[in-house]
Amino acid sequence: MGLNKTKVEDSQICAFELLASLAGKLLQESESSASSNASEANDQPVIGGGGGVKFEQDDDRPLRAECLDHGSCGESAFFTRFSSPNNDQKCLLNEFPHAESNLFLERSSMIMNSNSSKNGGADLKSVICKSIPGKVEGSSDSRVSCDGYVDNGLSRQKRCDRLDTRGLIGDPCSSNDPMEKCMKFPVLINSVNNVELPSCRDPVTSASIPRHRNGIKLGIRDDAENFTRCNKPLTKSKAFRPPQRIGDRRIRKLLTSKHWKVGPKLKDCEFSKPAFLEGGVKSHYLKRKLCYSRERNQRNTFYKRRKFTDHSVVVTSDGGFSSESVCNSPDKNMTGDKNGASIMFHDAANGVSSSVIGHQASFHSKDSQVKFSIKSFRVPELLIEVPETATVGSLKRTVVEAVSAILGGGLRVGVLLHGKKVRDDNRTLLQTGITSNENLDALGFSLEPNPLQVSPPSCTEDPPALLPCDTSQLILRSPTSPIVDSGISDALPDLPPLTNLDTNIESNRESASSHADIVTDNTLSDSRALVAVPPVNTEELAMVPLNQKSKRSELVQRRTRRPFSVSEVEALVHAVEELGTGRWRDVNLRSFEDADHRTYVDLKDKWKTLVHTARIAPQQRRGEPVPQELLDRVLAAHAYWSQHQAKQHSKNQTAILKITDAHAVRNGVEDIQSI
DNA sequence: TTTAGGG
DNA sequence: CCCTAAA
Repeated sequence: MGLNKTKVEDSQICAFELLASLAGKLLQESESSASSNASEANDQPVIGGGGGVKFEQDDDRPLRAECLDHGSCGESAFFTRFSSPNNDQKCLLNEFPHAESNLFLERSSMIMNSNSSKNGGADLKSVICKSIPGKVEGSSDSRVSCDGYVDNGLSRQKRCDRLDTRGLIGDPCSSNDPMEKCMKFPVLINSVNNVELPSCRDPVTSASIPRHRNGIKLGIRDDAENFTRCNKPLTKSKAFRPPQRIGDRRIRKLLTSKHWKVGPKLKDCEFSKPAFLEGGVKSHYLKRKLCYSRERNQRNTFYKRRKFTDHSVVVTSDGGFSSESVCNSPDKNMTGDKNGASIMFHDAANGVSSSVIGHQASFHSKDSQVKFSIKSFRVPELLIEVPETATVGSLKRTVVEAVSAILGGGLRVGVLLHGKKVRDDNRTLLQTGITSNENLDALGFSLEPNPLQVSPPSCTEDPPALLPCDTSQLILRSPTSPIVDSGISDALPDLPPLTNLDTNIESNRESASSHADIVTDNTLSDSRALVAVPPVNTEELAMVPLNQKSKRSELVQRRTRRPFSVSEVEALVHAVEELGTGRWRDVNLRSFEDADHRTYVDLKDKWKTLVHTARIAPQQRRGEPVPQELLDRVLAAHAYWSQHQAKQHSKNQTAILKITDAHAVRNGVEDIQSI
């Protein structure tokens, strides 16, 4: 598990930026020769093991040695090596259109194969993993070099030597294959801070070797926090915890289920329904559970885990550039070398898809016209293989082609308001609420793979459309363990079932679980398998308005919204009728065990909204209309349980009468209203 | 971890 | 949906 997870993470590390960055570097070198390197090196603050900031300039060796020994961050000869003519270069640009991201994270990694030397980066393979969790501003980035090199570019870099890695992660790094090490390396990531100088975010180092970060002033704390939060599952000590915890929970669930399934231990208050509910579907539930509970347990385990890992996913996912952030920090982007990576990316993107990238973002509201310009769109990460003989020109061309391939119809634009995707294309801007300047601040756009072109529409209403590799002509595959990551830690939303094994599950239940599990299993069994395309979810590369960033958007991605279907509402109402309010966990267990994305809190919230919905005029209601009949039941049950605490529940005639009364009353009211 | 509420 | 105080 641990390994797989780690690998997954790794795969995510690879990204577009690195390539861009590389390209940029190469260009730079070709253009300004040696000067660039020197200046850059000078400009880049290096965080040394000594606890201070060091500036490595001339000699790469010292730095390297130090980095290896202390796992410190440093900037060094990465590029030098990189540019070495003898190196066989392979740049992998991977596309991970992960979720919407309020986080603008960029990751990239570069893998170079060197046929010639055996040293350092020249070893068989040098893997450089870079993670640039940057916002538009590129405020932060971090990179980790698995084999001891790091990179990077423009900002701070972090190197992790094997020792550190191993110590923290365990043995995974024992492998001699740099690639493997890299893959096993925990992903780091992070977040977004407004730090100007990117700090080293190497999870390992940051988390366990604080001293390396002594020189960092800004965002350290945030980083640490983010790291902790996002990568919990990755740390050695905690790596296995999630599963475990989940497992426990599952077990508990299972036991509970068994109790009332198998065991006659049905307490009145526990599972028997109120007398007035006689004829319910209880038996149905029992039956179903008996039949599928076990299977589900297994399958759901992954689900749970994934759920648990959502944060990681978010962290590692790619985001888009928010027009707002771009606007606010144009200078930053253009000025700092530290943001080189980001800049490079921009450049590359511009070169590739200037059509999508605008320049000035100005929102003006005039008359009834809403005007806005899109500053830029973020291009999904791509995985590209470049021959060792490739020239800079060819590299650029390749990138352009790759991007073009995607932009040429492979993407669609999404509109986001307040960070939420506006799905109804038929609504007018006015109706949507995009009318004033204020609103424009909350407006965002996203580029997302076009599901129609990329993959078959999912049966789920959820966004998770996968982005098949075939979207573009690019070779899309993860460096080593392609799908693992997306399957396990990535998929934000449930992935559309590739195969629906859960045919037994009621239609009203989310049926997405099967897919994920399958993927996961495959991945686990053979991480090397080349999957068609990682279940990259189609979750668009969201471009969230800058305002959003100030909130929590940068830390954790909000769960994808999943409106309750009528059938779910029905199940909820029914369960509450039987169990009462205040026992949401039981409700969840009983009626939503299959829907792992519905937590008891969700159910509680839904009930709250249902009650509210039932009380307002039908015209005021939004979303998928809930049958009045259900709403009436909601009110009835609500009224009933309000008077009778779930604990006190007793199925007696009185209760029945009361509920009936409430129901009747409600109906009367409704009738009057409708008239 | 759950429950209960506010946001 | 998220976040949290309490339990």
